Amino acid sequence: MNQDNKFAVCDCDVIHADIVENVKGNMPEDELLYDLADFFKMFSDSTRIKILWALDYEEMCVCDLAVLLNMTKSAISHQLKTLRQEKLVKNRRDGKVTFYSLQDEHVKNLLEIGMEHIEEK
Amino acid sequence: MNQDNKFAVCDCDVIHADIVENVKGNMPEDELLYDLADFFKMFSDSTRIKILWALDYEEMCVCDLAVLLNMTKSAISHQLKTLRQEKLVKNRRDGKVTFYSLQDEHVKNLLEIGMEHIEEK
DNA sequence: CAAACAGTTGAACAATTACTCAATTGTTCA
DNA sequence: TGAACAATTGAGTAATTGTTCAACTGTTTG
Repeated sequence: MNQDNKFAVCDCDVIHADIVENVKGNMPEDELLYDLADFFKMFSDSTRIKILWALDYEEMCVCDLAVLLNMTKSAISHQLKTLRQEKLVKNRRDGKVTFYSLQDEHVKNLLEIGMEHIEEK
Repeated sequence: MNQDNKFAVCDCDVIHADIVENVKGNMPEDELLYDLADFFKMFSDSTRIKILWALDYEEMCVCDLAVLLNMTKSAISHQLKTLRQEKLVKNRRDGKVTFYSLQDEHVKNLLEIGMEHIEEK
């Protein structure tokens, strides 16, 4: 174990080696944790939360969302792109208009858990 | 309604005014949505996710976390401070050592929902 | 075909953020 | 008391990110 920590960046001794080893064994792969962070990043901005909240209510086009949030179509479109990349929303085109809707059934659930935390604080 | 949108930043006409009005009526206060975003921000960084994951397993001190994540105590301490401010972790002091543990029972639940989304992608 | 409009895109900019580094606090213990 | 060490803190820095702006694509309709 000393060898494991030979090149450690950390500037301290191991205090509870047994605990550290146990947790290390159960920790998911780094790549998975990055993906998790990217997923939650989608909820870390109030604009995106508003978009998700709105789409949970009903499918909407970019113009509707721009009016609702009093923002430019461009700003909304950029956010929708990242939400699409994270597979949180999907779109369908009907003539000139592109309708966006939720692609993940967890969204409402997550927002509610978040709300609970806020209220308890 | 025209008056409401008189000073609108958005560069387009209202397409589905009825939907927009309905959603606008149901949308939570801005301040609440900012708080929600701040809450989810805690999960939007892989370092913080690792810390939360580890603490979900067992309470740990700053040194343990630094060794586990191969980071400096300082970096860990900074992150623990923000997690404390958002009431996601709490600490207790025992001599020289400060033990951190989860303060919110939703953490595991949230991480699991996140995992589900990743797997479905 | 051309005007009108929904939507997208990329570059630029300002704000935020995660980590480093050095200094400091607080506790133990010899 | 003073050395040792866990932990915190604030300033500084590099990287990331949300929005703006201007140009562009794609579809409809006169």
